[in-house]
Amino acid sequence: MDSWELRQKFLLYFNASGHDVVPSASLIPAGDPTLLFTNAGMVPFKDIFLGAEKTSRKRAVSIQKCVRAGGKHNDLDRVGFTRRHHTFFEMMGNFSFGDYFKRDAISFAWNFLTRELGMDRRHLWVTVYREDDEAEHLWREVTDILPERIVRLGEKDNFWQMGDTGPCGPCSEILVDQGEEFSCGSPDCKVGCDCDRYLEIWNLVFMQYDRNADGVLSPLPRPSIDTGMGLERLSAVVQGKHSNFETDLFMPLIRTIQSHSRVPYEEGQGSLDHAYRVVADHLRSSVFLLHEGIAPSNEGRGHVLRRIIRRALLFGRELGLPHPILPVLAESVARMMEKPYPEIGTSLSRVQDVLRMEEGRFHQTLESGLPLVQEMLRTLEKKQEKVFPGEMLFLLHDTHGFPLDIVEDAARMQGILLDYKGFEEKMEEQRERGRSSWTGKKEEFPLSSDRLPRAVEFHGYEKSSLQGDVVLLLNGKNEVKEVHAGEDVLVVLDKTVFYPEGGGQVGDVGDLIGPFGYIRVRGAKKPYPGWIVLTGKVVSGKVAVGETVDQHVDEEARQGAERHHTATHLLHAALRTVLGDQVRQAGSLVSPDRLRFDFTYPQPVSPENLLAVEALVNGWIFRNAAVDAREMEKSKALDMGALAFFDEKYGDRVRVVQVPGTSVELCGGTHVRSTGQIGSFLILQETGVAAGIRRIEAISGPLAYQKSVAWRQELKDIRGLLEAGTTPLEEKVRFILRENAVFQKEIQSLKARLFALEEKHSRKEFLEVEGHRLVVMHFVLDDPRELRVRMDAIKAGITSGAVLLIGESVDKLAFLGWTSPDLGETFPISSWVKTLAADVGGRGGGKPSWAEGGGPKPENVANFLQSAKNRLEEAFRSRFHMTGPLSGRIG
RNA sequence: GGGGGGUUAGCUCAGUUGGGAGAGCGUCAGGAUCGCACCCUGAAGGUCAGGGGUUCAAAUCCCCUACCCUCCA
Repeated sequence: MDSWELRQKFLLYFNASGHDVVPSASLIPAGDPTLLFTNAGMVPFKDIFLGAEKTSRKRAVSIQKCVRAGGKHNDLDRVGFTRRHHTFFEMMGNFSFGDYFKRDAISFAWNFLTRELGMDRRHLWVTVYREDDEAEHLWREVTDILPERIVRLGEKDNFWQMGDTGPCGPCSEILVDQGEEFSCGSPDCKVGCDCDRYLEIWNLVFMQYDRNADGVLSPLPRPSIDTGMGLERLSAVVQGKHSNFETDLFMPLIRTIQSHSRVPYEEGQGSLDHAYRVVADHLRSSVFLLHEGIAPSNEGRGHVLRRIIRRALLFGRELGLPHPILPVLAESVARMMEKPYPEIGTSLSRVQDVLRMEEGRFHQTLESGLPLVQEMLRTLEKKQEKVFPGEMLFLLHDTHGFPLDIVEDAARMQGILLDYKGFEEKMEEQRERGRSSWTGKKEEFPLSSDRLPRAVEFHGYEKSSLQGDVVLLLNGKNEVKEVHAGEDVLVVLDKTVFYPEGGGQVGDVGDLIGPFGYIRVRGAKKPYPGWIVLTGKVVSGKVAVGETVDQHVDEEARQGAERHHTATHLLHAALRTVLGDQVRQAGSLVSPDRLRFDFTYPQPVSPENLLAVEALVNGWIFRNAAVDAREMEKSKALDMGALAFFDEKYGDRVRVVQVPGTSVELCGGTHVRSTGQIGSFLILQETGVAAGIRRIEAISGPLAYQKSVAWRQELKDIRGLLEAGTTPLEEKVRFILRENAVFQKEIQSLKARLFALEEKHSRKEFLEVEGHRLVVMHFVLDDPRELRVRMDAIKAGITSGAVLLIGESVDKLAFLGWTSPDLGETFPISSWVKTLAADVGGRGGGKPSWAEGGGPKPENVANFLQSAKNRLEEAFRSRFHMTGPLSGRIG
């Protein structure tokens, strides 16, 4: 019986007994931030069980796709090494919401297994909770189970709870005895043993209590049923397979992998079969997670996904899988799962794209990190040590982004443990660095939040000038009644038009004019909800608590900020249009003179896409749509599809800023009235700010215009300098560069030829002893590198001997010495270069047969040169045991 | 915002206490072959990311900048 048939039978069976067939919910739990992924069949019904969601539905049946990886129940590193662990699995379950209870749950389950699937009751066992007499009684009453097959177990195995508080209750599990050959062989092997003989296949949870914060259980008014049976397990049992991986849910995929591998799959017996299981399992979860729109990243769900993908690749390497392989395997997964999940086929090509990218990226990471790991392991082996140093772990993680579980996998094979403690210490240092660099900039507000009698009214959305009464004054950190000229102050008014820093938008600047003094406002903040505090400096006179002041926001600055804020929304929308919905805001700065927008995206944005984004934003600006900003119910805003990515605590009423047809976002900032006011939008640069996060900086309005004027002027100036006339500038520059390169080369080769020629025709003095030649020469030159070229020319004519060249420039002498290979040991020129350089107060060195040196020019150069020559010749002669002068000339 | 690492020929990368810029692949030419692949010989191809400093001498050491990777906040 294949898995498709099992699915059908299960759904039909329960549907026939009044259960609604509910399609599998998303792997991303809706509205549940505590949960990384849907990891059990009941997750989509959690709110119903908790009583938070009302439903008229009484019974449901589902086959829920689940992912278990990361978070508390992390089996990731076991997957592949067992027959049963998966990161992705499907949970079949029937549910009763205050409808039927234990009796029906037991009889439904029993009948499905024995009648629908035809299982032999002699192979079935059940466990019940130690104190649950009722359950045991019902098993005896409503089923024909052999009574001695009912086993009682404790809380660990048979009591279920969702959390520390809330619904909970005993459960009852159905097990299949697979027979002796599945046993671990231990004499204690019985129900409850971890081995595969007694395989748990179905867990029936009887939700009957509510646990309060003190741990006290009280009966639920409407007890419920939640059951779960893994499709993979059931398939293995029904198909008589030893392992879930041998079933039709995996085998086609494993066969695909095998067709690309050098190592055969041996049905659980091969030494690399675990790698097959890892790759197959991880591919399934990757395809489904990617389908949900999760992208590989460095945090949260994306991080788990990245680890899964990368682990698959690592084990793929063991199998010698080619690269890129994931897109191919993803297709195989899609083909297998299309029948129950048709939507998987439609997203396949996008999923393949992401996989291909991630695979390439991982290969780079591996190639830089693996040699380091292997070298470390070799060193440890040599030293007979069994602990992988934490410092090295940190280096791998911090610098190379190398996944540590991969290090662990590699180390395990040598019986080496990882020093996680040392690693954590390094990590903590790193965090401390991050924190200290940050907290230095965060200023504490000196007053407590209850010092303000009532919330400051904000009128900045409608106007830019207003009168207000001074409620609080601070001079530095002290609360005062009065402030005076020259003081830096904090001011709180009863109502204000100054926008306080928030949502990325910087605070307004402007002026406060009181009856006796004048304050220049540099910014505004909200240290606590309801507060708006102006920071500034008293320019003249004095200002006191209780006075009424005229407030004027600097309108030019404000308008600049508004242009950039609306432009930010348009940019966000454009990025999502061009790059896809995976783009999420990750930070934003809106100031009068620029905007900075950080967003999630795994790679640099291509120049073409950047142009497209810029064009799109400008198009929206030219269309001059009215910007609509208004308050509304939060739920209504979310229904409109408003983007709300910041974790700010939005109240029930939220402000929604909308550019019709383009962008809807929750936003407390100030905006232009219509997009046309932005004028124009210019991206200045796109950079990376962290792994998976890109940053765009841009300007708008008059600034964009001024920038383009400046660029034009710059181009014009360059054109003038280059005398480009009407030639395209790029062409002209290329021409000049090319010409320059040709000149350089020409000069070089001309010099070489010139020196060769000089060499040939010069009356070069040399000393020859026993067929060995010594040449000492002196040149005036402006580039010491010239000596090398001359050396090439001179040494070309010498088969055995030594050459010392002395170059004289304005204030320095340079030495270059060479000895033919046969004399390298006998007459090491390096010692001469060293000596002579030292004589003029410099230094030198190199290899015996090639040395360079130099130093300041001595006062009497001619004398120095002559004496150097004499000394060298003397040494050369005595070295080769000759006395008479045998110097000659080539003329 | 704060760390760590990287940038060398068209591509992939070596380059040891600072001392003549390299390899493989690719390109081009010649050879060999009926022809192709392979093979043999040779050549072209480099502001060692950019700038500054230290030094007699910097791809190499130090500082700054740009870009890329990565971690922390």
